Amino acid sequence: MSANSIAFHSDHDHQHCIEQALSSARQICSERKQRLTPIRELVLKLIWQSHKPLGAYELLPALAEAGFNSAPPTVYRALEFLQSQGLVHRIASLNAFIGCPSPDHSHDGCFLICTGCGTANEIEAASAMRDLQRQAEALGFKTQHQTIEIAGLCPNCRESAAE
Amino acid sequence: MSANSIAFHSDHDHQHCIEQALSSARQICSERKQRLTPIRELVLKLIWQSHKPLGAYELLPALAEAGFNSAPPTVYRALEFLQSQGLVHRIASLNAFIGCPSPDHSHDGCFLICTGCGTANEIEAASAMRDLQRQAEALGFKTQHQTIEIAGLCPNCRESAAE
DNA sequence: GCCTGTTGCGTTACAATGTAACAAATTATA
DNA sequence: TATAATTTGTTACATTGTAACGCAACAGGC
Repeated sequence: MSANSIAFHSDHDHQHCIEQALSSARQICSERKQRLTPIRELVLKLIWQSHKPLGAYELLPALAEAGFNSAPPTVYRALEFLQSQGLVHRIASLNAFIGCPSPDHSHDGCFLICTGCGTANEIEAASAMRDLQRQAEALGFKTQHQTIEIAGLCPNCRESAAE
Repeated sequence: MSANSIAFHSDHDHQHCIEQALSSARQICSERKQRLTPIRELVLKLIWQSHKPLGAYELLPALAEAGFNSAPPTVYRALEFLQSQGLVHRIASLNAFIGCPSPDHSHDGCFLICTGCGTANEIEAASAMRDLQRQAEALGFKTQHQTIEIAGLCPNCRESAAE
């Protein structure tokens, strides 16, 4: 079962997703000799527990509950680290963060964000990027990184809206 | 001369660009029976005068200079109107706004944003979007609008960086 | 022209998001 | 264990974006 095929299906074993993401993160950080500290791991877990992208300030109360300091810099630093390791992505159009389902290899992602329920899913944008890269290159523009986000209605909300 | 071919060329007659954009905006608003008020027109002009996308708060001083009220709601309202008419686009990754070179017809745009000098240019993303749409549709996702932004180095800054 | 409903604007106050700077604590490594 | 590097705590603030309400300007019908 690929990551994409579970998109927008709320009936999968999400607890399993979370554990797998955390386990994978631990392994990746270990391999790279990076420290997945308790705060960083907690932030990653909180993000994975939510199907909706989470804003930085939505994470703060949970950090406080877990006994950590909960000032903004704490969570922003954790997020910065997680991003640097490709474990989470920032969704610019939402000012929010979501877990990356494939942090082990670099890739061009695109987010499908439901304007109904707020859930987001990452799909592969390699082919679309090739197209854009070609145009950019023709203009002499050298790509560093990209932001591709699509807002719309997920299957569930589409159905609800049609009723 | 297409809009794209002038991308990243600083030696074009930008004054002409601005005047054309304003004239086009006036016509579009007139056709749609929308009111391009002095504030709205000034905001549009200020945005076009800058090659870099402008933040809302960067517009405020110029509004004050022109004798207008310059509280945030004023500029945000103008920007909202201009966006609704497709005259400006918001660049999510920068929290900034840029003029649209082809506001007369709907289109899928992609922004090439230079991390060196901050300039941005819009290119066509129709073909890339077709690709992403196909994937989205396969998942039952109905697209409403998209955000496609590429950060990188423009030809000028690329050259400077290579020195 | 003049009324009237609608739209746009002025104003205040505040909410939400993000960072700079420095001190204290923790960890890795010699 | 000493030392350097990294991580975290803490304070204070910068930036970005909105809600709410009253007044002003405008368009359209009479």
